Amino acid sequence: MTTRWLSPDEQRAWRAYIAASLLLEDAIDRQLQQDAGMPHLYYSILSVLSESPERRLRMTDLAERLKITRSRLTYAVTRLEKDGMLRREACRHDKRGSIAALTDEGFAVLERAAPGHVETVRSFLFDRLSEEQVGQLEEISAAIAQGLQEDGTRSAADDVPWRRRSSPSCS
Amino acid sequence: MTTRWLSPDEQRAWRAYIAASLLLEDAIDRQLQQDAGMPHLYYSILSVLSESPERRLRMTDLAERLKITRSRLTYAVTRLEKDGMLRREACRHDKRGSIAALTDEGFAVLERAAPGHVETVRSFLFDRLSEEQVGQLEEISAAIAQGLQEDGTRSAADDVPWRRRSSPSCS
DNA sequence: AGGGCTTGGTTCAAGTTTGAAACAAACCTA
DNA sequence: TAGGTTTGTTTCAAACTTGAACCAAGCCCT
Repeated sequence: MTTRWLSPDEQRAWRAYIAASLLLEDAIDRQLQQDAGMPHLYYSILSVLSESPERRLRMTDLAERLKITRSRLTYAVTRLEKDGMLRREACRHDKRGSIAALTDEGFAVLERAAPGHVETVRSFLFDRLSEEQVGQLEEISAAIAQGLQEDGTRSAADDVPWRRRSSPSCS
Repeated sequence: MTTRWLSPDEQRAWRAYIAASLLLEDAIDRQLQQDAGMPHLYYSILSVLSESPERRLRMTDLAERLKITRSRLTYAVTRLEKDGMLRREACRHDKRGSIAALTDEGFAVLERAAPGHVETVRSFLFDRLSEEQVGQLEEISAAIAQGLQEDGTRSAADDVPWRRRSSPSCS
């Protein structure tokens, strides 16, 4: 089977998407680094914790929610703990487990940074989209995420075709 | 002015978007690392070069197209040059300039990796979206990117409001 | 109970990214 | 045309990410 290259429409969409996601993450990282002294992911960790029962969550659950690897989370949590934003606690029922618990200080930092963060997200994202587009964005994102999560079994592409042609495009 | 928090719809869209973009970039990075021995950004560098006149581009232009910092590009290009994927050349007209030129080997690597890459993008993204959604994705992305590029002047948010409330949400 | 497999988490080295600082060439402008 | 500013690129240290390897602790299974 010969490769189905991207159509011009798909090309454009793909490139626009890549550019937008790079720019957006950059902008948000910069804003949070400025105002909260931490990158977006770290802020998200605090945010997820703040909404969890008792403001605490097991490492694995946290990683799962944030869609990041456990090792990445370990590093981040270590830094955040060092900064006093959260505390690690032992898990009573499962001695292997480790629980990240938001401290009052962490919560306070979150509270202080939240308005600025929301404002940024708004001005760079939602202010630019119609209500309709917000819905579309959610659906599109959900569709993508769903395909990439299929029970964790990294299935897919068991049948990648190999061919060549003159100018490989698609960045 | 009191903070305009995200509506439930916006919340969901935002979170879905974050999750999707993380998962997608991860999947693509893994695929390219596997099949081409380099992360997505590095592949994109080669790809952009391959489509440029004479398969060469000045560093600044390359950085501009890829929406990354010059310093990030310098690092990447250094690695790619070490691997023989491209060569740095002096710029005749402007002695400050440095030009990245795709080598034949680089082009060959690109050619070999392209089908697998396209297949991945297709299976994780376009196969999951309707034709309509592809169009929507492009428009949404373009709108976002546009707002973040306004002539390079990192304007925006000169009027961030500061307030607090009970549970700061929005990851 | 005694393996052996799985799960939860961390560790480590290698690779990458960031942002500020350093340099050098080009471009004014008085 | 000397001196100051801007532009193009690299450098450097610190922070972050990756993936494989490791260590326990739980979970079977006999």
